[in-house]
Amino acid sequence: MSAGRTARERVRAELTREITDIARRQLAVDGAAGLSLRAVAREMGMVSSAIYRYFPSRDDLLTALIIDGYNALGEAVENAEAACAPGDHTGRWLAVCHAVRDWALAHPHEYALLYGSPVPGYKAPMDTVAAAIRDTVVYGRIVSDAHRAGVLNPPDLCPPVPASFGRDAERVRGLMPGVPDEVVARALTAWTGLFGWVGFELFGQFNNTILDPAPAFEHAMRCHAALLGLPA
Amino acid sequence: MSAGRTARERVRAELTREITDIARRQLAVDGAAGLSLRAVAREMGMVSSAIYRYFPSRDDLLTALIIDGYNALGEAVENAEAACAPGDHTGRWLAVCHAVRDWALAHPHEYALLYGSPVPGYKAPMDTVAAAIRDTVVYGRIVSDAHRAGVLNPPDLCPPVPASFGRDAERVRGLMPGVPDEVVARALTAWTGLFGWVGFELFGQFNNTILDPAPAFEHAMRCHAALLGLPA
DNA sequence: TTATCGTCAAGAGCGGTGCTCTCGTTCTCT
DNA sequence: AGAGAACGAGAGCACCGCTCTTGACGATAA
Repeated sequence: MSAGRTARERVRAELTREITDIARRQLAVDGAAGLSLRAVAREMGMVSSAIYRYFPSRDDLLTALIIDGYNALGEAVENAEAACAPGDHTGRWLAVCHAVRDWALAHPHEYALLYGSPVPGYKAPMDTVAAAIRDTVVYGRIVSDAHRAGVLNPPDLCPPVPASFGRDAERVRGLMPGVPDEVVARALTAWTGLFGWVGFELFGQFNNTILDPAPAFEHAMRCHAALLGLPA
Repeated sequence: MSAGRTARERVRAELTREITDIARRQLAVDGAAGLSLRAVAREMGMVSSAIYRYFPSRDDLLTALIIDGYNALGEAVENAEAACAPGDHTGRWLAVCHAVRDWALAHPHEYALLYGSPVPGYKAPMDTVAAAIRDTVVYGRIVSDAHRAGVLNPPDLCPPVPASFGRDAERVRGLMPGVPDEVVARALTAWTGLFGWVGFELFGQFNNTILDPAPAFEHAMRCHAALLGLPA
């Protein structure tokens, strides 16, 4: 961000960027487990120990990549949603769904890093949280907007939410203000359904049964929208 | 399975079992990436190279663990479903959901191995498929039974399934015979919704917002059942 | 201008990994 | 009884993350 006052600071920022770029490329090829500081250094024409001047450990480099990934996904979601008519809540939801799926398909290893199995022994630092919820913030705004506009009519299908859900719903409401518990519960269902589908598709869980996933995905997301109460 | 005719075959089967047992214990502690052939050998009082007499590579050992995991999960699901009244299709679905979630919470690293990010460079051999779909077979039978019993009434909420979905639906119908395309589509939505929720919960995606996930999970799975058309 | 102090790349080295090869031994089958 | 397969042990290769030391360079203060 900062322009870098001294020459030393500028070259340091430049090298840091180069490291993360190469690391991201390695990540895309070999996955998280294949990320090697030595290989990054080799590709930069450096000695491996020099990398540690910029990232104190492999996990710190991984953290940087994770934050970058969350931000890239969040930005893709934000852009997709911003291109929709504000009143078209269903369209905004579908845009978010497609943005998530498209980004995941374009960056499978990075998506796996964000939403797949956590890297063993890796504890996500607090810095990641802000970036991690960018997509969720967009989603919460859509639900909240639809509710406020009065177009959210959840069909009378689900059982009443358990009373014990109230405290959790209150926390989720931080992202979708004003929404009643019933809608919060269904919003969670739809959100996990989106990432569940993408995970299945990306991680090969469909096992060659779904060969044309795009239309099936679209349909599934429209089902979730309907259950949530968004207009068709 | 085979009793092992010669002494050598018996000790070989015994040692193979001991290797997978120790490996599974390491997996539970450190995750897939922490699984080390050398550590297994050390714990067995063997030399690392001896392990290769039993598993030609680390990936083969991992495959054995994956198959075991699929079978353990599949068995848990089968047992849970078998304990239900055959006519209680909704109860059978909920039993499957809880069995999956409970098993996942009890064996997080193994679940991550099955449904998390695929291990980079690891290509699941064909042997895994039979074990991998045990839970799905149970699920398909529930949907098929409910449809055949005439109790499946999908609410008129979702858009019509796209025509292009027909070929994929036909393949899925191998697991749920006789079920129309509309139901197949919703069955996929519910199934991915189940694993999406479990993944979110297990991999920390809820980020300390859902502190009491059990009732919320139950509610979400009932919503999926309703969208699928199962009776309340 | 000079001296100092912090930053840097380089190199050696530690303990770990998966995996391969060779070597004697031991068991099994003919 | 002998051939041959299976076995455990050991050395070794190339790689990994990470640490420590060394010597050079550049920014800054006297």
